[in-house]
Amino acid sequence: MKKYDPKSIESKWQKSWEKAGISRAKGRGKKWYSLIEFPYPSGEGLHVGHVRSNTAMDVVSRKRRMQGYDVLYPIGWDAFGLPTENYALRTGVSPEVATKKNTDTFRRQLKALGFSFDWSREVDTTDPSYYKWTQWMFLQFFKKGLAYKAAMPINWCPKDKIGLANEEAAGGVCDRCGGPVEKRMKEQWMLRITAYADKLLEGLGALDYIPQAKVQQENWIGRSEGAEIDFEVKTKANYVLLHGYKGAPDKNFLPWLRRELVARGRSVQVPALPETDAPDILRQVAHVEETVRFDEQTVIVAHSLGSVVALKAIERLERPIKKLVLAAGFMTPPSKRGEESIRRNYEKTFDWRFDVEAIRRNAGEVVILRDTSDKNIPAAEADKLQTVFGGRIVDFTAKEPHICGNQEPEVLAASLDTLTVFTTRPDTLFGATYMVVAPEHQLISHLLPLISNVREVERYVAAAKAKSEAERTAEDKKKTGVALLGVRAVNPATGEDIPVWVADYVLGGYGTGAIMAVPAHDARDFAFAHAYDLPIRKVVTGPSGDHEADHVGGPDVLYDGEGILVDSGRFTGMYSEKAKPEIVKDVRGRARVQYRLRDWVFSRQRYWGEPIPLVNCEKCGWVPVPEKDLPVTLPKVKNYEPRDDGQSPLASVESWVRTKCPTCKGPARRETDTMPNWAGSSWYFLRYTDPKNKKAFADPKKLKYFMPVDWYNGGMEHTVLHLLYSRFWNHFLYDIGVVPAPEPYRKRTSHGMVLAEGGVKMSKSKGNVINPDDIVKQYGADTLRLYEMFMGPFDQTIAWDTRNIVGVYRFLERVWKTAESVSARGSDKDLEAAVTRLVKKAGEDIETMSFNTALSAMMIFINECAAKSAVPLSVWKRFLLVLAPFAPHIAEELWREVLGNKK
RNA sequence: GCCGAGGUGGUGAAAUGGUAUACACGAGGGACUUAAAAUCCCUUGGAGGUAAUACUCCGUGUGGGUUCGAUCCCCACCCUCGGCACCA
Repeated sequence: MKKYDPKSIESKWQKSWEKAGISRAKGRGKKWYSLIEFPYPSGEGLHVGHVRSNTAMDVVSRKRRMQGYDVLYPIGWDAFGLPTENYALRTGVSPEVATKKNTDTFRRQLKALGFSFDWSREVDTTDPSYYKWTQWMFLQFFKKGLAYKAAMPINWCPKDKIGLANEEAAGGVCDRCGGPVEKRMKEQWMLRITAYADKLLEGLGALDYIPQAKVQQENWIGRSEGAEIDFEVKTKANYVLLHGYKGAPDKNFLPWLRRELVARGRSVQVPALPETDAPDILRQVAHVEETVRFDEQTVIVAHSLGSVVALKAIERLERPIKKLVLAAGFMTPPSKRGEESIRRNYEKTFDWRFDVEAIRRNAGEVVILRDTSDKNIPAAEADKLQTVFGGRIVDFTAKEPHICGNQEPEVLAASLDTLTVFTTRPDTLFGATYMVVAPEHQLISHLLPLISNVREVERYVAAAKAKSEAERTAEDKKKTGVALLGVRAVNPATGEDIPVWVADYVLGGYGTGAIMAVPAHDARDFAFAHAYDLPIRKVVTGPSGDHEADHVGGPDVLYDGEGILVDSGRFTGMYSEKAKPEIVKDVRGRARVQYRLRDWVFSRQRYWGEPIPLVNCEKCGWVPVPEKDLPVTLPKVKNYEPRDDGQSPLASVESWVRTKCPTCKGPARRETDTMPNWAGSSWYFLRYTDPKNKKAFADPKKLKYFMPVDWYNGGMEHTVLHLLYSRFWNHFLYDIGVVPAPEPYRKRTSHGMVLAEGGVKMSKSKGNVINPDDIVKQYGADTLRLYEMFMGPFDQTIAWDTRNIVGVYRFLERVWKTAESVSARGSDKDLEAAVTRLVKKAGEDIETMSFNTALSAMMIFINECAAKSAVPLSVWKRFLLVLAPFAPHIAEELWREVLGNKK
């Protein structure tokens, strides 16, 4: 027999398998779907890390075929992405051309390793016939209101000039270039993944994912149960605007007035009046009475129907308010006797008689605004109002409303009514000794003129906003903040006045952006209170109710566990768990679930991605491109550089941008943002089931047969982002009825990374990249496959060690040699027992991904054979079947050429 | 800080309550060869010890515990890696 020569046998069998179509999924029988993460075809070529996970799933797939399953083990290219675009920038080679070249290399390399992919189902995310359906799916999100555009403080990488998803900017560092990330306001398309937070969390339960993947997804979703509690903020006045009936012509006046007042730091309250076709005035009055605080600081500006509501409410007060401002001209004045009805449709449903005496008594200072620009309103109306209610008349014009503004300086102190916080510990409410708002909180700008230390506050807020998120959290977690002097809040449980601070340890993007601080029972508040000498009040103690006995210390020691309430009014003595809902109820809070998960920033200002298939029309707004016009293909461009204004290079292709509105046929402009990399990879596993379909992304029958994926192996680095996105995507498609099950992957495992020798990352610049081609050339594909399975536990990161390759190569040589001592006659009890053990051991090890021990079992078996003079044929055949999934070429050669089997 | 995984020869690592270090690499010695490579055989945790490859003791991060028996189970601690990180 010849020497073992992998080169001569491997390509022979690869061609033979391809010709016989052994790895094609048939679409009938007992199905099995093995999936690996489809590679990004980089210019570097195949990484030995790809080989590790592809071999593992190849072993599983080959085993399943031997067990009689119809196996789908597909491959494709996740080919959109920055490296290709950057390559285009550097060299001018178009991304299409570069992608073609790279996928050709990958395909050749993968085929040389003998992976049993179903090559007839190859997909490519950059192929218009593929991204047509990515765009189609985006439109489904859009139509269901799950895609929306919002001005967001986004993570902006100044180096790459690109907006990043939160996930890509983790730790304040750009996922791509490693540089710092800053914040920028930018209109972005968003996908409402938060609407699926609960489903994505619940769905995890029944799945066979490695525990780490589940935990990481749970943490990322970050569900917490708590309550929203309102704190009253005490300031000097209360400024209330009451608008008119929904169609009333106050569109300009009140919104303007509101803006003006807010801009000056006045707090404005606009109670939402119920809008019914036949306005129920009394209900509206009741609503106002419930939501407005009427006291000597209150100023009411009322307009149209709001005037009626205001007068009715004032009529019933016991104490006067500060001031009533009535906008005249929209209300027929009552008669001198004050008992006449008001015109039009109101009179049938409501008794319009007013107690003028009571109103004069309670209204405080009365101001009547007269709109001199409205010819429809007789100037006399204001006079009549004045006759009835007294006060003075101020002329203004709705076209120049600033006149009114100028008339108003005396009304200037105001109050924002409530500051709402989210807390998971309402049981500690009695210990809330101060409040903190995030630097972004609108309360600050609203109240700024009322704050005595304006400059200090402004400086702090500006500094906080200028910092990146990383800088804010990096600084040793040292807490900083500034008190809003002149602003106080009321603890709804104790009725006590407490100070309000601004501090950047409170995040603007989570909960309500404001907290109640309970320094005795929260580590962060504790640290802050110590830094600024704020009062610390202990209201929860350990389970025995005694600080000392429970080792939770005195009032100056942090205890952030739950326990028995102390100094908490009628809740004293209650356990935290019981007290939580009762306290929430007592202060009219609302139970609330919060998620850490944020919506998915789906826009990229880049060239090499799927164009977002929407058109902006001046008349119709954002309009989807009709399905028959999909795909919206990428136009050819000369320059791939993102524009300095942050827009995608597509924005410079005027002929492409300019289009017609699909709805009104008027002039319109295309969206120039493209989709992120995650889009195409969020559904590729569906396309594999029916990759050439032109009428749908896949035939429902084929989806039903192949889905879900039975076993999905991928990198640990994708267990949060890609896995969560694609699960979300699939859940959504399930909800609109186009995929058969909500969860796409039944089982998920992860492979460890393959590092270079010495345990560092492989990189071109370090010159330590192992090229699979070289290994195949020197030792053959079977040896590389075996080495990567044998190098260590599959889920563990491991450093490449070229010296160890010879071990598995020698093993294969010994296998080759052992074939010579196979004898058709005779039997051997020892070897029969040994091969039986091997079948069991290797079979089990494949299922648990213990490929290294499966191989060591084979080595032990071969060593046993070497000690014998002959190996019985029946034993040998069973061994070759075990070897075949791991080292298919040599196994096939020995099975067919040496033993003479036909199949 | 929180969550998760882990710590065993010179190296990659086996063993999940019952002979610790399987399998492989490396190293040392030997056979074959004019020689080298390749291949094959032997040795290879540490210390002591013998004529001997007998025998003795120690040994799975550290300290305790449970058990006839612990790398494995329990408690405390140290260290490494991964994830999250002021999420109220």
